[in-house]
Amino acid sequence: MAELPKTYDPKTTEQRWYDFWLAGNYFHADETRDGPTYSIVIPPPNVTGVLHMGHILNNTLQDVLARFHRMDGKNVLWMPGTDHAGIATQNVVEKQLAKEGLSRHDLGREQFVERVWQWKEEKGGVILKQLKRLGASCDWERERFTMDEGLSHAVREVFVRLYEKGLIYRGQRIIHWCPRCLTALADEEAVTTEGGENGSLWHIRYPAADGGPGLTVATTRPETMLGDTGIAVNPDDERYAHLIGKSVMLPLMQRQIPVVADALVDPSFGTGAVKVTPAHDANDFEMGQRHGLESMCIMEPSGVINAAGGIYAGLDRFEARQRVVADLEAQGLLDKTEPYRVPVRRCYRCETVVEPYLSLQWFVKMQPLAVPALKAINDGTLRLIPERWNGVYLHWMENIRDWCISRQLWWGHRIPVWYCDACSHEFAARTDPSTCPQCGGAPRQDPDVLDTWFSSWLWPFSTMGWPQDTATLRRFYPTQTLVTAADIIFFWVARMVMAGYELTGECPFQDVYLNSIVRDGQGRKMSKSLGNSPDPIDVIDQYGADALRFTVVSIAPVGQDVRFDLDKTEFGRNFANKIWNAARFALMHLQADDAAHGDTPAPAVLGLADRWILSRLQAVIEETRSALAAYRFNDAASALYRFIWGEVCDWYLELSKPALYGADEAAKQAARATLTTVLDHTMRLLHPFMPFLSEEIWQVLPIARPTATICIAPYPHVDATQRDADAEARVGQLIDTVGAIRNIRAELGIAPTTGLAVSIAADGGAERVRAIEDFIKVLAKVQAVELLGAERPSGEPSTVVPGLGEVFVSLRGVVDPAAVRERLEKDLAKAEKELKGVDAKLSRSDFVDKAPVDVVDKERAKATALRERQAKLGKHLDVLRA
RNA sequence: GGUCGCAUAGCUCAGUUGGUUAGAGUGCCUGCCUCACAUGCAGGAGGUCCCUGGUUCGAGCCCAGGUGCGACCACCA
Repeated sequence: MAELPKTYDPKTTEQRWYDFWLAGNYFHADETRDGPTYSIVIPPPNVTGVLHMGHILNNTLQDVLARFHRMDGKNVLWMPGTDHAGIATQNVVEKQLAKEGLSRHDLGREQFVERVWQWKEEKGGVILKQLKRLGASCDWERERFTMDEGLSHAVREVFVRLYEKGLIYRGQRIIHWCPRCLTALADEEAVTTEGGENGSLWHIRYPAADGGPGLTVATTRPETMLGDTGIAVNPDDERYAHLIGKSVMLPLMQRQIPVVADALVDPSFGTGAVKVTPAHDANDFEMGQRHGLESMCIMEPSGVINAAGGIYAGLDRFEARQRVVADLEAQGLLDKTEPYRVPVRRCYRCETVVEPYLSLQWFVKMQPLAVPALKAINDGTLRLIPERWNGVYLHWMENIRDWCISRQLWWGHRIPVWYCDACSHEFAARTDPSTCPQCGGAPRQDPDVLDTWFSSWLWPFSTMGWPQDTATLRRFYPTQTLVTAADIIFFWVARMVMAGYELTGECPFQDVYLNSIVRDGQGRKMSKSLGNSPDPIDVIDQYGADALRFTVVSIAPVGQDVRFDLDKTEFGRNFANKIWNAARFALMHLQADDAAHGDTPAPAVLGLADRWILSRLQAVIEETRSALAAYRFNDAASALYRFIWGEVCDWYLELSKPALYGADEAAKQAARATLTTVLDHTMRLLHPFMPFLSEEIWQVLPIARPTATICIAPYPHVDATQRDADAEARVGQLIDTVGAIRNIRAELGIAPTTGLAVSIAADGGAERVRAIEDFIKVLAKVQAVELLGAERPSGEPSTVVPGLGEVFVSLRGVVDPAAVRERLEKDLAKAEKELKGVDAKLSRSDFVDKAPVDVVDKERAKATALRERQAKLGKHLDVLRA
């Protein structure tokens, strides 16, 4: 048969097979094909993105599912694409412009957007090319982009519908504002630093307007006092009761501001009095509304104090903070400064400290949308895996807040709302209007764009052609599974569920598998700034895609974070090589005409080892299938690993050698057929995990291949008729016996070349021993196996194999007596210790009385056996000592 | 402040419904280039299953409390 190189070289195979798969169009989902479907949409990576380890895990899992279901006969759609990533992409192009000494304003909006598109065409979407290296079996013909024509159409349709339904509105609110990106952010985009950041709590005295002592407030952002329009105290706080309704003097600004009573104020915090700055704090804004306090904006969008800030105008917010504190101190109004952990929010894109800022923005009213999304999780229509994420989802959904969707950017879907200056009419439109529908005047479009997630939340159906009623939607929507990381449950998963119900009336997916977060060896999250994320493409170059895939799947348990070190890939690489060599071995022995016997050999002609491995094969098929059905990817991988390495390679290949090298043609034929079947099935089982290697080997097997590629070959089903308990028991005994003999040999330091003789007291029947005799000789390097009758050697058996009998290893004068004594003493000590434990257990009446009979009986039998063994060992030792 | 997760061999982690002697990979020690594979083969050492208490005949597993680490949420100025 074919000659294969000694070491598996992924480089020469991966590209070749990937091209072959694409050429054969095997990843294409066909709307016109009947039968069950399975669909999954990729979490669209940012178009600016570069593959990192998180993507590797996420996409490998998706590919495992896609390939498994494809082989299992489903019509599979794995929808690929990228996200336009508003801020991220705009940042990239702005940086590029900066190198040329330009800002986006130099170009103007239209030209800038043009420039971004140009960047996207030239440099964007690298990550999709990288996914192909990984082996991702996406339907690439369908690649989507959140700003392509169809998706933009969907976005606009959704906006207009929700606008008309009153679910989208514009309002003055305190939002999170990034002074660097110069845009509003959603709550989820303003991230809190863990445990707060180092700051101070400044205690500032506000004298009473009538010159009295006034009160002291505590603040972490003293510069905002420039915009204070009130002071609030708790209504029940007796310390300040006399000041409620009065005024105090705002230091530095010399304005009188009222003292109001509001239950929001916690009397136990700070001084129990709080400055109210409605334009720069969400709580203060609410209090301002309740008490009719003016909102005074003191800051430019860039974070620079504006004219309202008096002498501080023109200073950056942090400079202003220092100046304000210094001036207060100089005036003796700073009572104290204490170090304090301040909760700070930062822009999720550029990490600039975000400013709570009063501005006019667009919002989605979320509460009505949350109703069906809550129901879905409660009634089981939607499953999160692992389930414990339900709590996170529910908590967010139940406390949902309106979603700020407008962004002051240029790159994105422009808000389809027009204003007519002539008649003050505001309207949303599906197509760009040239005139105001009310007065015929010239309307102008809102300058803002929509949050990137406003297109992402439509992804499962917009990618399939919604709002048109397409064949794709009818066939493949809703999808079955979504695989994503838990950190975007709010950003994406929850919102997709809401959009799905609102716009299509259905939950967009059944199962959401939340994959592990990949951390580095020290448990840190992998990130670009830490430089601790190995470039997966380098890993693939070095170890191969299959090795990386298998490693990552193996170490990622359900719902647990995973630590990844580059070295770990050796695990997968070694496994790939092991499989490769097993195939080499097989192909040395297989003949082209074995194809005729390629499938399921007839049991009658099979040897014990053949029947055993075919039975074990059924067990691993069962295990792999049930693990995959439950999204226990690592269990499936480890079942395959244990079977292939621990059973096929360690035992079956060795057990098959006597037949393969022997003269018995029937046995040889049976072994070849078995080998072929096992490899064929194993490669198919393995294909979702190691697509390239499995294809490479499968293609050279001498079998009648039902399909041109393993990608669409049937995933193995359990064949119950191949289960063989008898063979499993017998080979189990064989393995025990061989293990025991090897152990003795190694411990007594007997060279591999030294012949041993083994005597077996065949309590289990002489026939049992004879069936495995030849195997023992080969595997344990034994010269002779003797069958004992009633006559047994006087000494202790070397081991007892359940169901077989006592095994005596005769050492024939090659033994060092001291070594034997040492071994026996060790065994004796072990037996004594164990017996002590069992006796203690049996002496307790509660155990004997209450435990199930079989458990007690087992313990009793054990005690008896141990006692016998102890006696024998002791006797044997006495002889040896004498 | 709230919610959730984790703690098992030197390291990284499995351990499904409570039941013989708690496993794997890797590292370490010993012996092997044995005709598929040294990216390998055979054998071995190594564990107070975080602590305390409880339930049970029996707990790595269930319950309570504690300690340590981590994640998420929150309107403590």
